[in-house]
This record gives sequence, C-alpha cells and structure tokens, in this order.
Amino acid sequence: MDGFEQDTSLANKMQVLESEVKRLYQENEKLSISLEVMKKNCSFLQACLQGKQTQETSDPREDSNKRARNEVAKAKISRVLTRANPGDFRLVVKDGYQWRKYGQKITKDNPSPRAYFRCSLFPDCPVKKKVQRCVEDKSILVATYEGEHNHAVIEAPNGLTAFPDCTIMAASTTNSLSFSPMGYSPEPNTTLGLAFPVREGRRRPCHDSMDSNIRIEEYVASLTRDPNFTAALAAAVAHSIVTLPHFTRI
DNA sequence: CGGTTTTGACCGGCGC
DNA sequence: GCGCCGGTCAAAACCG
Repeated sequence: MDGFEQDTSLANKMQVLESEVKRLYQENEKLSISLEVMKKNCSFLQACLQGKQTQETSDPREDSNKRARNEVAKAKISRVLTRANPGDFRLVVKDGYQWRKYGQKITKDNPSPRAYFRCSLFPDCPVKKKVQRCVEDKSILVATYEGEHNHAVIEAPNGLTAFPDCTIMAASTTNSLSFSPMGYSPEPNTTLGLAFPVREGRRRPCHDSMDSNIRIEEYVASLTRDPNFTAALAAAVAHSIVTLPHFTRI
C-alpha cells in the first residue's frame, strides 16, 4: 500500500467517522429532548401520585367559574396526559369509550383549541371530557374528565374489558391524574418497546381487537397504583435512555 | 339515512 | 352595567 492509497483510505475512514459523529450528535440531540420531556412527565406523575399535584390549569377565573357552576361535578375530575403523533392534529384521546364532540373553543391561556366531548354511548351519561394540547409540549394531549360514566365499560369482543388503549390510567378519584408515557417512535405503533394499538380515521369503534395489548396495559395500570412505581419509573426511564439508543425518538 | 363534526351564536358567571 | 371568558347549543355539513 503506497502513500496515496493510505491517504484515500484514511480520507474515506475520516468521512465515515465524520458522518457517524454527525449521526450520533443528532441522535443525542433527539434523546436529550426525549429525556427532558420524560423527566417533566415523571416528576409530574410523581407529584400526582403523591397527592401534591393540584389542577395545573390554574386560571383562577376558570376555577372559580367551575366551582360556582358545579360543585358536584368538580368532585369527580380526573386528567389524562396522552402523547399524540406529531402529524395528528385531531384532539382525540382514545380511552375505550365513544365520545361525541359538541364544541370547540380557543381559550385564553392556550393557543391550541379545546374540544368538548360527551359520552355518545348513553345520552343520559353525565360524564364530559375536555381535550386540549399542552402549552409546553404540543405533542401532549391533556384530557380532563368531569363526572363518571353511569354505565359499565364497554366490553371487547374477545371478552376482555376494554381498558383505555393509549393511556395508563391512575385511579379516577378527585383531581387524580393519569399519565401516558407515549414516546413517539418512527414505527407508528411502537411505544417504549411495547406495541400499542393505534387506530386511525373517524368513527371507528374504540373496542375492537385489542388482544395481548390489553394484558400489557392491565399490567402497566397495576404498576401505576404502586406508590413506589414513580421512583422506579423515573430511574428506569433515565437508564433506558442512556443504555438503549433507540428507546424513544422525537 | 343516521350519527358525528364543525362552527358561529348564545348564555351565564365573574371582575371591574 | 359592561366586557371578558369558558361552556353549550344547534343548524349545516360531512361521512360511512
């Protein structure tokens, strides 16, 4: 091998290394963003499960309006955070129930519109749902549930209860919050290495085939009821991001 | 054709 | 009383 060949070989290697460094840098940048989002979500979840989290949309006017209007309804308010796909602009939070949208508003504190839903399974069902994108992270949908369904959760065709398919539900008690660590990944149905069903299009029933995903969600839902879960989750998330290069992408 | 979504209008509570 | 704001209504449009 003469000097020229060595030079070109080195140059090629340098090019490969350069592109690899560039790729790693970009990857690191994405992961840093993911880490920040996950950190925020973890601390949020931790605070919620410790009972320290109060209503985050702390517009005093809104709160006082709600108080004045419906004390009873406020006693049964729960919130769900769901990560939506970046290209999906619909305000749809799949939770196993069928909802009919009856209004949409732009609110003062958030440029994203807020959608209002009622349960469409039973006309007399008092439960209402508000869905709005998070101010800080528009990929996160914040669903606020008011009241409780006066009917059973719909049943999946395979006999399993249709648990919410995109969220990890905490107990739906007063001001409780739920959390969905839906990391967006290039594979549309892959989240944190688990396959969650993603349904597209309008008016498709929320209780179609859920198979093994329901068991996964049951398991994860049981974890969220564990008081020690949040600390373990935070540690696991940090560990996964550091050790698994394709853990989650933004 | 029936159920759902869209969207402008309307209502009621609150602060000034 | 007035204006602001969130929530709801309802007619038209849309869709399977």
